[in-house]
Amino acid sequence: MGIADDMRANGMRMTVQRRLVLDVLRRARHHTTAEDISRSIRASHPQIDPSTVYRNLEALERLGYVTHTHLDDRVTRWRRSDSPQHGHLVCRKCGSEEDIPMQILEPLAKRLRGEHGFRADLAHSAVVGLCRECAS
Amino acid sequence: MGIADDMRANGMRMTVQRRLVLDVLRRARHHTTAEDISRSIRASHPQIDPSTVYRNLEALERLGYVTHTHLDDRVTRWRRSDSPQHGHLVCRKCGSEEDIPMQILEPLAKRLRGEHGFRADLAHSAVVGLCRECAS
DNA sequence: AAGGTTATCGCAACTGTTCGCAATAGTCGG
DNA sequence: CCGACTATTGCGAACAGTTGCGATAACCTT
Repeated sequence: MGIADDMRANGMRMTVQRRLVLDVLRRARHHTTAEDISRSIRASHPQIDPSTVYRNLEALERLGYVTHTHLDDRVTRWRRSDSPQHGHLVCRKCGSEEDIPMQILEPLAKRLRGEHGFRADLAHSAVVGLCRECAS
Repeated sequence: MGIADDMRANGMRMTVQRRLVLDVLRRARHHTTAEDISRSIRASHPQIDPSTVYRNLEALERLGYVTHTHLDDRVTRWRRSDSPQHGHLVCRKCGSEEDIPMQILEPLAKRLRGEHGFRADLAHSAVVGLCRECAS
């Protein structure tokens, strides 16, 4: 069962606009912003409105096809959910970002679950701080 | 040496507007948004523009008097730096937030420092996930 | 293949935040 | 205390992102 069928099974429709959003995300290697996606789509389909892209990212997230992460301050970054999970270190000073394996974050997740009953999604937000270069 | 003198020593000026921002933050028990601060100030000083509040929060942060945290998705929250540090758990579903002692986050900070040379500021961003109630 | 239902769209208006600029007002030296 | 210097302000416009709404088109049924 493809994405389209899955969406229909959930009362949603597979539209040109949605297909385009998924296409852009498939081609994108890293986390992308909604604005990037919108710009990329508008290059070939100028009539497609940014608001449609924003709404579709949310819709696709509800079905679990994409997820978002808050890397640094206020920008939301999107990626397809089938790419491997990982954590993020973002340098407050130089803005560089580094991916880290989820296993480093596991002990914290386990502890939060045990002591607070909280199921942390540690891939969802980044850890802010100073990278090796900027700290020295 | 008070805040005012410290600011002057850094080539900045202590203005009515800045004093008001600090006052609001002193009275606020928890993390506050720039909009809240602005609204609160405008109640008694309607001529003070929101942009001034935004600029002053940044200026005061540069000197280390206030810090900001990104609790849930897109809102920036501010507090005075002299209030005690703590981590944050934010529920993605019900929006509730819980403060946790920094020591829970310490092991992760230590590991990121050792293995990646990264000095994490774990009070700066929240951990997103599902709270006990929403997870069950 | 055609028609009805309604999820989705494009648009325009709106929110919260940032920016450029001329006017204002803290600060400092005399 | 006064005048000069310039950081800071208020304003208006710009900005990214969101929302309401009437029009459109994807889907289902026949």
